[in-house]
Amino acid sequence: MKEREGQPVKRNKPKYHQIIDAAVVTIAENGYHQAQVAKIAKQAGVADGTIYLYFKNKEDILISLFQEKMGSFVKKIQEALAGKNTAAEKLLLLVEHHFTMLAEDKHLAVVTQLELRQSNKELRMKINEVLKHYLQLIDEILKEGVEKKEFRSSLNIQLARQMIFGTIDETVTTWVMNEQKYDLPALAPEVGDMLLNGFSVH
Amino acid sequence: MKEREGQPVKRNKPKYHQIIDAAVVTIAENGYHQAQVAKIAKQAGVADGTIYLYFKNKEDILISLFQEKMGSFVKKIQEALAGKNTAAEKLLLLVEHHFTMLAEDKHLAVVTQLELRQSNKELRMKINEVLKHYLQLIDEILKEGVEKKEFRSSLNIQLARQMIFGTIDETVTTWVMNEQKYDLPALAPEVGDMLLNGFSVH
Amino acid sequence: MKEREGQPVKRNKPKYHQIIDAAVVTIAENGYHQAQVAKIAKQAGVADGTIYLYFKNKEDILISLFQEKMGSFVKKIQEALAGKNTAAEKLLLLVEHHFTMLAEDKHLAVVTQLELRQSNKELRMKINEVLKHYLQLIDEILKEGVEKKEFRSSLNIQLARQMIFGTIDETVTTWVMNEQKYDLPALAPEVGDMLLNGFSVH
Amino acid sequence: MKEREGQPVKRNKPKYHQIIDAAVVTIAENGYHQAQVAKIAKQAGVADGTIYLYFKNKEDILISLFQEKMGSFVKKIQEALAGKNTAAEKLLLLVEHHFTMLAEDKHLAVVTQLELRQSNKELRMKINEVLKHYLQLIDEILKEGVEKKEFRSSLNIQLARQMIFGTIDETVTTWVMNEQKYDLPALAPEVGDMLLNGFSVH
DNA sequence: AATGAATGAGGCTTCATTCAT
DNA sequence: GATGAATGAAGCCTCATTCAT
Repeated sequence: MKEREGQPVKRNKPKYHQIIDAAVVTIAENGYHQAQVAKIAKQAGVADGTIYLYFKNKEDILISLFQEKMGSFVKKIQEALAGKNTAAEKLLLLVEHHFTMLAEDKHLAVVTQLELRQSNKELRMKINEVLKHYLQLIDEILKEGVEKKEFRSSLNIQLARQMIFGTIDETVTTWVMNEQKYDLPALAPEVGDMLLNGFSVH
Repeated sequence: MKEREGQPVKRNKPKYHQIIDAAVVTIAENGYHQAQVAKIAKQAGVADGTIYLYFKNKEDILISLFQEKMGSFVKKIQEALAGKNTAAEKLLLLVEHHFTMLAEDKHLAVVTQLELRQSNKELRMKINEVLKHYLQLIDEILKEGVEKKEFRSSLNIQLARQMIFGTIDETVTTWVMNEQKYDLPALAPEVGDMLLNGFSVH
Repeated sequence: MKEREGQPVKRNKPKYHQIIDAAVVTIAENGYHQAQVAKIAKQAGVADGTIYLYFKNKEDILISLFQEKMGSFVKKIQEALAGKNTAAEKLLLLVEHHFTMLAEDKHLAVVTQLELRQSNKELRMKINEVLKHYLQLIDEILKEGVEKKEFRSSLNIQLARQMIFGTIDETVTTWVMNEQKYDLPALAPEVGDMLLNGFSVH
Repeated sequence: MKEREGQPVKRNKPKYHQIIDAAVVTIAENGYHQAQVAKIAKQAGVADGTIYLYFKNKEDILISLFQEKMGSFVKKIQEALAGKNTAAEKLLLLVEHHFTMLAEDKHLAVVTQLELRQSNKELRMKINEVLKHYLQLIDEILKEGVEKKEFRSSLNIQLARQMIFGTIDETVTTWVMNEQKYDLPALAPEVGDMLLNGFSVH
């Protein structure tokens, strides 16, 4: 990946990840609007000014946070999907992994489902750019399902993707808002099932 | 309905709605964080201080906005559902009305789908209180469908509701983020269909 | 007394005193900075606008309040002094009456000792104008005492007056700040005695 | 002395005193209610925000101002009293120093006698806390005088202290309100004398 | 590379006063 | 005379970012 001019590769240096992880914790524990740069710096164990050696500005921290986390998110799901043959299997696995990964990092769940949504429209647009890779992954599964005639040929891919993502997202958000007090991954089969029924030939 | 003490009934006075409508326009055109009270007042054609004769504070404007709009939203849908017999018909109608009503008020669509979500957690919690009535409406349709054996008896009502709301919400948000350039209500039958398939006996 | 132009005589109308008394209660119960015109109007049982039929502005209420109360204060003391012959007797009586009158109107005590002092310098200057009549009364007693050789001839009248007023004022203020929980008038003889010793021939 | 958490020791840094001194000048020249934080910052030659690196809020500036000034006030008087043997001598010295120190800092005199009294009740209560040390100093002199039989054994310490403080305070205030146009310290012997007579055996 | 003290723009809300009825 | 809805000016404080060390 080409780097923007004047934006040296910092991704390798340990403090880069140190600051991103500090941002996740700080936002999760204090809320988006109470996560000041100074607080993130303190949590990361660096000086305020040091932040700006690794990130252009505060928004850059949040975008990078989302990129890093969502990147490994997509990567892990892609790896898991590798061995599966049917689109149905893949969809079920995607739901399961999505739920499991957020259930395993509750701080991150709070940040992505509740806190980061308080950011302004511009930042959210950029976050959506990152999300596109995930949505494309879903689209591929759907197209495969149609090709293999697992799903009906008339399926509107865009709508189906919105249904999948909307359902997953709403389910996770509800779980987070209920203070994560029930077993989210356990819901995966049922959610996957309802989605698949919606797409199947009938 | 009894009013809280010190909070006189202003709902009938014209300026109450004048200010709420001004808030919708102002937020839609400037964004949540750029919708200062002074701007809303100017848009409403009143003095800054007048706002505070009708609303406790800025947050109160936003909550009231959501209550008023969502209230009439739920009411209209309830009226539309009255003549329908099957849960399937009702669900289709709900999706259709939801899409139509937001398509008819594009300012409101921007405000509810993008801008109001930037509010802080506390305000969003209050907004969720208002949303509950809508979610209960969905639950009732689902329960009726199960009772009438339109939907499978094993249906998890909570999950199904999250699927319906998540799908609708994501679909509208995508439409708004694409600058509302396609026909949202036209998608209703297909969305409704996919949802119904997910719930049907099979 | 001649009235200022455009300032008609309202002193006779009942609402004039009604508003002043409401101001005393409102300030005593809410504090100077929380005694808004609207609150005073409510306490007086009149509309906000009505206040301005009787007073030029808010400051005018407070000055009038002080004038009215201090006026009757001075008058009552003058009456009490009438029958007395020695300056010493008069001074003791003055202290006693001062204490007694404030002990009898605890609202007024709070207002004059604590709340009204928060007013701005300009208002306090005007209040001092009113106070001058009281200070002149003290001066007269002192001069009489010197003339009758009760007090030493070298007495600095101004200083002695400051000592009398400062002592009385500080004593009342301390009593108010201690929530008026001891018997203020009971202290009068001792206070008067200490003052008299300070002035006596020796 | 242990510092409260989150309230680091700023007392040593030069800007702390720079801001306090700027507050004295600003308040003296503009009046309490016209002494905005922005004006104090400008007078101190720092940015508005810098104020908040040294003080919690505006009220904290005023309390600190009073603490610092009154602190050194009490300290200097204590030092001056050290060499004196009789309570009478000490009392005279206290009056003299009180007058002299305020005569030497006319800005401070305006601030303590006129402007700071306009602060709200809460702030005045905190100021009174600081004043207590000064009043205790007076009490000690009075007790010593009683023990050494310089003053009469029946002396009511509290009343005597109120007389001393009330007299001094009123004398200074009158001097300030007369625009400091006569020699305040010159009055000290006479004031001290009158007070002592009030307490003496007779 | 790292620090952290300093900067300064920006907005919600209160409340004395007015004036049409 | 009486009302009370409407007005609009004015200030404290936060916090992302910079830059001298």
